[in-house]
Amino acid sequence: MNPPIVRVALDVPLPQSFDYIAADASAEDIGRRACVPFGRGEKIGIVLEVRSESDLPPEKLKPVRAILRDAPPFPADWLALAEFCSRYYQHPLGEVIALALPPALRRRNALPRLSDQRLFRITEDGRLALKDLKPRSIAARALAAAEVAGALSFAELRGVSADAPRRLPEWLAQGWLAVVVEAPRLDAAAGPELLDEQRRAVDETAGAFGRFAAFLLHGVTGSGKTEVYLRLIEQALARGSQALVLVPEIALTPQLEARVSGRFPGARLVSLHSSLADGARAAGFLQALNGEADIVLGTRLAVFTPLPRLGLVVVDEEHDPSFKQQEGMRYSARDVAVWRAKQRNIPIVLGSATPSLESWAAAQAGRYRLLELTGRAVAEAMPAVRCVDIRREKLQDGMSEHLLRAIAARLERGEQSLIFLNRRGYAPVLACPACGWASRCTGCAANMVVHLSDRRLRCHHCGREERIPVACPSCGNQDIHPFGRGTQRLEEALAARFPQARILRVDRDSTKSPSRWHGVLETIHKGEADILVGTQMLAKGHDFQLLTLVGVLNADAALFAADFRAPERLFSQLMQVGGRSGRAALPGEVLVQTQYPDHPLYRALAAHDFAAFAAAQLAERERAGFPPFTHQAMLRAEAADLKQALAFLKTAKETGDALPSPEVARYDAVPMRLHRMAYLERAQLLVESHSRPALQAFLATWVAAIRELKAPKSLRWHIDVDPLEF
DNA sequence: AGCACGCCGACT
DNA sequence: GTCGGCGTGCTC
Repeated sequence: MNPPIVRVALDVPLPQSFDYIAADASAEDIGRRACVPFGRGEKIGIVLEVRSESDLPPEKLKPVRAILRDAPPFPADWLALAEFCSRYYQHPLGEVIALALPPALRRRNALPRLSDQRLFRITEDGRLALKDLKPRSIAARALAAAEVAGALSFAELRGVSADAPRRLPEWLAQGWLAVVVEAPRLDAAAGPELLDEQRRAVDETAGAFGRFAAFLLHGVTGSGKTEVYLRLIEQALARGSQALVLVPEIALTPQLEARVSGRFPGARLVSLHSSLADGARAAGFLQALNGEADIVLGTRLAVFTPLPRLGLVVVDEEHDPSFKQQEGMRYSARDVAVWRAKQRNIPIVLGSATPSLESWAAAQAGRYRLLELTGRAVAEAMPAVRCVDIRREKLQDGMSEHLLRAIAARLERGEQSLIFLNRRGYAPVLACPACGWASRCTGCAANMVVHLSDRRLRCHHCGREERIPVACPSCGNQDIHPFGRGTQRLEEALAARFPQARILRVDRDSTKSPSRWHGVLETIHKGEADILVGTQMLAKGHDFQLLTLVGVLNADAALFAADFRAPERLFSQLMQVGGRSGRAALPGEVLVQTQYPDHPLYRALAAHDFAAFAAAQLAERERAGFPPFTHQAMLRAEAADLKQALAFLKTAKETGDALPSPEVARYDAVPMRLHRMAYLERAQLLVESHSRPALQAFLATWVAAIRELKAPKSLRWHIDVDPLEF
């Protein structure tokens, strides 16, 4: 009989897996980590199969170094999830797995120790067995200790012998020890009374426990979406299930985490995001895998957490672009979450005030069930949204008289104003009026932004920095100045205009660390700032009780942008930033400065009518043949030379054109909008189809063929399925 | 991706 | 005469 062969997925950019001889392997090892020799070095991979033969001649096979049995194997559904992502996003399986695993599990070192809350007592069988065991054996000592103490904690067990924890599963299986306390008490603290529509949403979703159903929970800020999630989690826990909750940003996890742990004080809550320390991330991941975590809360990477008892998935702010990974495997955590729910036959709730048009269309088509939360649960009015027509008004520092008067009125009443400008820095460019020189970044096809506070020019794309020159580097003219307006300049103008006001600028520059961010929030909540100047950082997830005015500057650019998703993002941002105002007892007002006060987008915004906006956008997309009415994939290439990148894409296209897929349209390669970034020229090629299966079938053969293409080493390429960026 | 082997320029 | 450029080929 030949020794067993294990097929192992490894973190290499190759589409295949690798076979090794593993004398001691059995089917139980599928999904376990294995340490294997690879080339000259050593790698950690995952066992995909245990088979009796290899396709390779035996002399080519090396033996595995070790199969790591210090943690449970990854369950079959987890491997299936990785395989799905590998197939769908055209990414090598080994790399998908590497990305899904916490870094600590990709190394061979000892696993982090988990705190085990359980208590163990000896059983009748255990007492009988104790008589037959060698008195000095670990088992005997552990059983005896359990008998004497009544019950042993995990830590006490380790005190008997360092080896005891490893033997524990065996003793439990023998029935010698039994678990006394299944650690957590999962009852929920009392929540607020539900409104009728919340109750309906909860009941409908809960009715789908145990089968697949996707729900789109549409409700504005303050309509009580979180309460719906909490009630569903409560029911999931009561059924003995695990719940997975995804949020778009790390900054939003602490808030929700506090609310979840406040509601479920006994539940084991694991929070997972990329800024977590290696050990903590691995520990949380393993707790989930062991079935010990009840609730997993995290950013997009948490969608890959193994959850043997998964019973409910929640994706909050499902429209948020940060669910889409923009490097490596370009997956959409929201879409992967939906697939997972389908695979597990469980309900998934996608919540948003401004759903993605993909999800909205799915709800219209009946594939998702639409749940509407209309009223603000906390019973305030929606803010009044008005357009300020700036075609005939003279602006002062970018602000209309109307807006300035509104700010002054808030100052007088001791209320807060927020001026929203999605452009940080002092000014977007420094230029010379004499010769036309502009502060271009040498590495990118973009201007360097003026940051006056530290007298530097900064490229927001590659991070390059320079001192602000005193004279034009091109013609020596000393009269060069900043053009345009960013948050810093706006802050300066407001300070000059309202010298008595306390002004707080909130953007990535002013709020780098989480602690600074925390301080900023505190300042706002305490009412220690009168005017906030901010980018979209301020738009998300925070209630500001004293804020009654939101001014929006420079929104129009997105109306006519080349990117067909720009209006969707604008609407969502304005809706969110508007949602910051008018909480509690004070009515809110949103003033949008625009040259197109009659634009349908602003009209829908003023009417708080997402459905009308979505219907108009979807009609337009259908006419133009854009997603979600078509499915797309983008092949991108970057190289030192634009011609090189384009030539590669051209060859790739010809390769694709040789494949018979009549349902798939292929476009010509074009330079990207930001065609040069960090000294690399970038180009892209779009393929699309009305049929997702047709596109998928085409991609599988096409990408395999592209891999065979001999691209110069300096050229890098990737495929982006369902791209968001154009 | 690493990391080898493998053939052509500027150095001890 | 060597050290080293990165071109292409392989990793079970």
